[in-house]
Amino acid sequence: MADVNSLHRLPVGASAQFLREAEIRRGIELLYFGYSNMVKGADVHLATQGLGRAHHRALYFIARRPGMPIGDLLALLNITKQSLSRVLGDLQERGLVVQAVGTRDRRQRMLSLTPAGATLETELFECLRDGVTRAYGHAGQTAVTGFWTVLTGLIPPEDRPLVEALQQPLPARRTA
Amino acid sequence: MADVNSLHRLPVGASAQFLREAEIRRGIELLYFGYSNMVKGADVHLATQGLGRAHHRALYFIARRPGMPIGDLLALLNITKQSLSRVLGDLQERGLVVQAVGTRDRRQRMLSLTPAGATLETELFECLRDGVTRAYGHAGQTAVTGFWTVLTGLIPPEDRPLVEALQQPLPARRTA
DNA sequence: AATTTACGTCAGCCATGTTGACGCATATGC
DNA sequence: GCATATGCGTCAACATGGCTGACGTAAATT
Repeated sequence: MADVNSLHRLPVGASAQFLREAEIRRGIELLYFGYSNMVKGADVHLATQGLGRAHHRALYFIARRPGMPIGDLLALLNITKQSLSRVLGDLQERGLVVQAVGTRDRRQRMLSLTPAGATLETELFECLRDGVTRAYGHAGQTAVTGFWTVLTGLIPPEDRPLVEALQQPLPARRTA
Repeated sequence: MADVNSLHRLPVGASAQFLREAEIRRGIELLYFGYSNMVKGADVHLATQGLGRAHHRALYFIARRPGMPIGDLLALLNITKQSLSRVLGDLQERGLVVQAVGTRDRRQRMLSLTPAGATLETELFECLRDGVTRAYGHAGQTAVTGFWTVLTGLIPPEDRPLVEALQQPLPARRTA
């Protein structure tokens, strides 16, 4: 390989290759640092409650799809049921999450947040929200759309329905 | 709060609020799933070598900034020196990384990859690259730029120089 | 000469993932 | 109706990769 500083001496193909590598590394790095920084604030808040990031993930998805059965949550988190059971046990002990027997299928356990759980989830969401809102605001709508497009492209097509299902509107609920 | 299904009945402010929350949750979720999927392939390859994600991160940054001292790597990884020392120990045992006494400051330990380390890092990079290349390709250049912009916005301004320094061209090296 | 800095190291702990095995209640298919 | 499959719970053991605290040593700085 030629000197990295002598791009003008590289054949066109190699130059394009080099630029592509730089752009890919940039994406990898920004994704890593962006994700790390996004969750940093939530981690601090979680620590004050004696909880960790794993608890947050469960809390987050249960908030997002109340009534979700265990199996669906396992599919989203992509961990073993043994790992999840420890996390859910902690959350139930603390009165943040409750289970109900499934209506359609009585083997299922439908998960939902208690009011205390919903409160904590909201606080944690706000930790993430502040950073994301700032980033969206400075970047503008076009950039945000591109951000979504690239990230969606990183998800294998067969897994996309799972993620997109999270964005469907929830069935009507009454909170008043 | 009104029924989520009846947006037309919401006051304008509440509607905008709701849309903003949906967009933020979408970003959070895509960032989580996008990152998870990006590193999935590399994790498999690492496992065949008896290494983990932590080893990959060290390897990655050393490849990116050869000659980087320990302290700089610590700042990038944001972990304790005790954690890093376990990881670096593994990598040195396996002959993937070497240290050299600093030239300007003899207290520093400059890290670099051995040829075997560089080979492994290249293989791991290719695992990530395939997914990122596909995502970039389907999304297009405008989307990629937006992707970078939003992610950069997630990084606190005071930390950005650290990340941007990674993207500076390397000092000339001879590999021929 | 005193202090600070960059790094190494020992020891123990915690969070969160893993595998494997087994049990029970319910749903489903023949 | 009975066999089988599915959804979930649980016990036990282990791996990875973080953490804190304490202490040491060489080299740079003041």
